Amino acid sequence: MGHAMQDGRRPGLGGESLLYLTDEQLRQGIEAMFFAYRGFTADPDRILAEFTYGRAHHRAVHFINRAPGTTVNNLLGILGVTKQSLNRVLRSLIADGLVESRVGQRDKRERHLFLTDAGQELERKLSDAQRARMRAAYRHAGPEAVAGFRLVLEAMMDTEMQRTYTRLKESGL
Amino acid sequence: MGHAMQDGRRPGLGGESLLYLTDEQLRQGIEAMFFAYRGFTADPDRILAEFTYGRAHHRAVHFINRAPGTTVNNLLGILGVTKQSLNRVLRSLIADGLVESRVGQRDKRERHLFLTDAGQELERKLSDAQRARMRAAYRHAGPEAVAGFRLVLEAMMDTEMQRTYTRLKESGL
DNA sequence: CTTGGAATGTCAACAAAGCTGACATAAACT
DNA sequence: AGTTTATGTCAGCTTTGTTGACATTCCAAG
Repeated sequence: MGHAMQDGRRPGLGGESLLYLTDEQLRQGIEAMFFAYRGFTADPDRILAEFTYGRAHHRAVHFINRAPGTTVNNLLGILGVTKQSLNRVLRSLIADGLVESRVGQRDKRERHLFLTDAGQELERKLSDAQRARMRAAYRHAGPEAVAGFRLVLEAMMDTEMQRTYTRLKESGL
Repeated sequence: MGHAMQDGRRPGLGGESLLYLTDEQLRQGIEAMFFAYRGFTADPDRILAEFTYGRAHHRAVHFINRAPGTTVNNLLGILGVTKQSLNRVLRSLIADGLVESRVGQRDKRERHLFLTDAGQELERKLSDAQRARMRAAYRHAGPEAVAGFRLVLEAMMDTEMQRTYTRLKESGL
């Protein structure tokens, strides 16, 4: 959004503007997304394997770090899984002392989630690895490519996820 | 890697080309990738649910369509799973008459995989849905953004996946 | 030609992480 | 009060990843 309309659809190089919607181009985008997501998760996966944790744990730890004190229900909205599925992951993280669950004061049905020091350490390890790859990709592609990357990703989300994403993004300032 | 409040670059608006490597920007990219991938798979997932199939079946069908006659072993290299895992998926697709497995003539250990008519119909259904979303995102973001999107994704892949991706991409012309 | 090793694929059993259903507890609403 | 709604937990099933054991086929060395 920040990147207002400098111009309409200016073709990049050599008439790209005419063929970027062919099925072939779209299929390449689909496959790029598939292979890139593998790279995106590869480094954290390696770290998690040492702990007998999986991606589900990573996601939980990431968003608890992002929004400390969040409730289970709130986290469900972000992660898009069932509460039963999340519960299993949280139970093991709590048992291992990475996450703390505090009963709500205002509403005792709620559990507020926090990372312990050990949890923060794991989170930093995971996000350092993931950011390193993202940084390398960004550097390699350059700032304009990054802006385009973000634009396309945002347009690919469901509208509800767009709102969740934007809310998180703006809370981080 | 700390998050230093260091740099004179202010987060937020303006001067995007200077701050694209801050931890905050990288984290936004990570979250964008997470939420976008959910959107990316959402439409096929809905279709697959009608068939009691999952994403594993989608991936197999996609790449068999992309490279008809491919062997199981070749497919493994593309999908990045174990042969045992792929085998289960193939078995059900073959049992349901969506995939045909022919013993190799030159090498009888190999099985060459093809989509049946029913398999092609499912593939088209799935890829139509996925392309529609990709097309909408591309249209919304514009051709320059698409070029950037592709650049960043390619830089995010492991080098081996890059080669696989490129080989597939060029075979499609 | 035979034989031993490498390559290919299948079968079995297990683990991670999604799902639905049933349920306990706390809050909210008549 | 008592019913309904919201939140979270426990139990069991499914998909899809994993490793291990094995059958078949090919190929190359003896």
